[in-house]
Amino acid sequence: MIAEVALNLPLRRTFDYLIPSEHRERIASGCRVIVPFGNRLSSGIVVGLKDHSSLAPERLKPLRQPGEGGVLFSEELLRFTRWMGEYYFCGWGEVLERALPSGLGANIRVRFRMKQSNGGQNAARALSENMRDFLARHEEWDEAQWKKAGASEKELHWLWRQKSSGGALEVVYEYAGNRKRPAMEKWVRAATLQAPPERGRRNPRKETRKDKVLRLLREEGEVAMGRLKAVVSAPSAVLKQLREEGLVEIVEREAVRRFRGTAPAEPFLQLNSDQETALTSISEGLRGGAYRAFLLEGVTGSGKTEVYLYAVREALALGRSCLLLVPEIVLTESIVNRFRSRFGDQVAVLHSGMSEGERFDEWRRVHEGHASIVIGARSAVFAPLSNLGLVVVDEEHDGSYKQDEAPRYHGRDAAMMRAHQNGAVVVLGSATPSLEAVHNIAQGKLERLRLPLRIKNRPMPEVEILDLKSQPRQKGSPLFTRYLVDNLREVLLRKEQAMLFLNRRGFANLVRCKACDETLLCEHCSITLTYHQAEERLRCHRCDFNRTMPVVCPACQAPAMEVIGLGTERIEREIEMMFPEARVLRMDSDTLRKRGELERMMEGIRRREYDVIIGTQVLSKGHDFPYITLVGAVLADVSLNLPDFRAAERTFQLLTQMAGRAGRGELPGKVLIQTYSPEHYSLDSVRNHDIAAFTNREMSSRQDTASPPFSSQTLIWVSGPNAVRAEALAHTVAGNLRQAAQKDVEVLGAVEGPIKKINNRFRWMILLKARSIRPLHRVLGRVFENPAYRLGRDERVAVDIDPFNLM
DNA sequence: AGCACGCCGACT
DNA sequence: GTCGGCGTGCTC
Repeated sequence: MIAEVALNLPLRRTFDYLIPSEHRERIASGCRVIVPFGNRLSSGIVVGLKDHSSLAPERLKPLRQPGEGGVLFSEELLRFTRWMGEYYFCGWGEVLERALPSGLGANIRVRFRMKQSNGGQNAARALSENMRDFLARHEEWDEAQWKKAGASEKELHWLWRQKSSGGALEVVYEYAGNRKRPAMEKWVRAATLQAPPERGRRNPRKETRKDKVLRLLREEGEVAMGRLKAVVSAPSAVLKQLREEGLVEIVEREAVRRFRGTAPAEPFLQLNSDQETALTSISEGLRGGAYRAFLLEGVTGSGKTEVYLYAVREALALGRSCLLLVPEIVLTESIVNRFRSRFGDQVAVLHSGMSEGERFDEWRRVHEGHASIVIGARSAVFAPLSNLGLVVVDEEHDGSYKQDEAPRYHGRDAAMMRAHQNGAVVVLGSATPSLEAVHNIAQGKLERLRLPLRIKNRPMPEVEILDLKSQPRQKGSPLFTRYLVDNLREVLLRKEQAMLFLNRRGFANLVRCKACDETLLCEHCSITLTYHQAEERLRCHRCDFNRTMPVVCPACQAPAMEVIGLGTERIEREIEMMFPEARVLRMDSDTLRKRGELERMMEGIRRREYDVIIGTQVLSKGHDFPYITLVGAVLADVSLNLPDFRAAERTFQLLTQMAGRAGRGELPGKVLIQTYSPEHYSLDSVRNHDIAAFTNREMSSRQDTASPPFSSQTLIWVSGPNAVRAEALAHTVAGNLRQAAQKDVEVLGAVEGPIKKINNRFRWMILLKARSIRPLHRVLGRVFENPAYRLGRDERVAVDIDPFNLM
């Protein structure tokens, strides 16, 4: 028997291994296996078993051993991940590894020992006295021990150098199980079914601690030690006694690290007629048992979540499991609680804000069938649910569904494919559907469901566009129009809340010399440094470079440095200066570092502990804040001017979502948008709450320029540390692509990336455009299966299918 | 992606 | 001589 194994490598192929007979029983498709690969040990996933390999039998190596955890991937998930690797042009093994929680990753230990033969003492000459001494004392050691013994940077390097062939060291690889094990917990259980003997007790009416323990065990059969400690004080002495009497025994069990919190049970809410109609269609689909795809279109506050809840109930009743994808940032406790309050423990949560242990345990609960509803961000699309029947992708248009590194998949598109492969129903939800979704409706690939009204028929907020070129500015704070400040003052006087939105963090995004006009750039990237007032440092928003604010200009030595431009910190300061009494909260990735901070802040807003909330796009998500009556966009142009064909769409979606924050309670809301481009059609549509107008306009512009959804795109990133070589390589790759392309594929570029350099790497891009994905795959296959170019050291060519981020 | 092998210039 | 950097090709 031969196992076909996918390794976690950027290779679009698998490797065959012989299965030693002693392991035959434990190896199946979907298992992890530990295999010799080259001269090292590697881990991979068995993607198939077969009798014959295309390779001669004597060239096959036997696999070393099965990995921990049994079958990690069902046939269904193998098929799905395979599709993903093929579609997104990356390694199957890469996809498989990303599909598992990190706790299930293999832990392969690397240990070093001195080679017997080779004159190791010679090589050790380069080391310090200290480390030579270490070598004398240790026969075998690992990197951590080496470092702990005080190895310098150079000596660490030495270790790795001697490790490779010809070196003085040999390397021992050892598989040490998965990174995480299930946590163990002690349980107490009755050793016999007989009642304990009644003997000589002093006071038969009083329940002793011993009685209490035995009673609990009679009632519940077995009790977790943790619970026993809470009920009986200091139980260990009692237990010791009971054990000696042979009445109880203590066993180790796998514990589950529960994602915190349970929610009190809540009833299903009454649906309005639009929700009812939408649900009827979804239910019909579910009962039909075949793939169907819906777009549930409804403004914020129209009650989409309640429809999801009903649909999930329906799917569960049909014996099928459910997957709910949400953008990372929306995954606040409240949506999880809402599902927990209806479905209790059947809900599992998978997202990046959880600890490794929590994710590991939640994954196992799903894998073992204890949870049949999964709520999670992008990567939850790999949840090991069986018999998947319903997939919901909330906020379908959200850009955070696209992963920025390999595998560069789109969570929504992948979810649709998984639903398709499972004959499941997929529901995409959005207030501002992506153009892709709208296009799919026109193509008959999506069925449209609408929730046109806000709950309780609340009116949409009034939106005004404020032209920064002509509107009078506030004295002393010219970032704001007088009109915005006047409105803000009124809101504060009425003791209501306001939100101010700006999609840029920090204080000022430019630092410039007044004398010579020099602008400070990052040392590693070709972007300007942003001044952060709170920490009094300049920071690069692309890499982690940061420095102090220079007193004199680094170019001309003049003491004339000034900060210009704006960010959320500056808005915060100006508001505090204008309204010293106002309680101001700033929400951006700088203030949201800590885990749980988002929930705390949201709760604070709900409790009206803040009057003005300032933030980046985190503000556009979130839930009902009934006292927010004013939403201000400080500078709408930030997202409008990005070099991206989706800039208008993103701006429209962002501002519409922001507008949706205003007036969600009994009080009417107002939205003010400051901009230098008041005539832009996306802003016009935001003002009129006219999604159709925007969509139509944008659709025809996409059609004119043959942009998605009227074409398929692939972006090729070529990068390297040497500017000249990177450019030459980019042109070579572009040439190869052009050669492989026929008339049906357009090759644009290579051109320099909008950010020429990030982290000391020079970046070039090549854009491929075609009517559909097929010809693109064909060209990619031809060029990259057998490349005619050669990559130099540290040079990279990355393929991004259906790119979202063009910078 | 690693990692070995082989080629080349640089230094003791 | 041999150390170390870099290109090239392979991994069942």
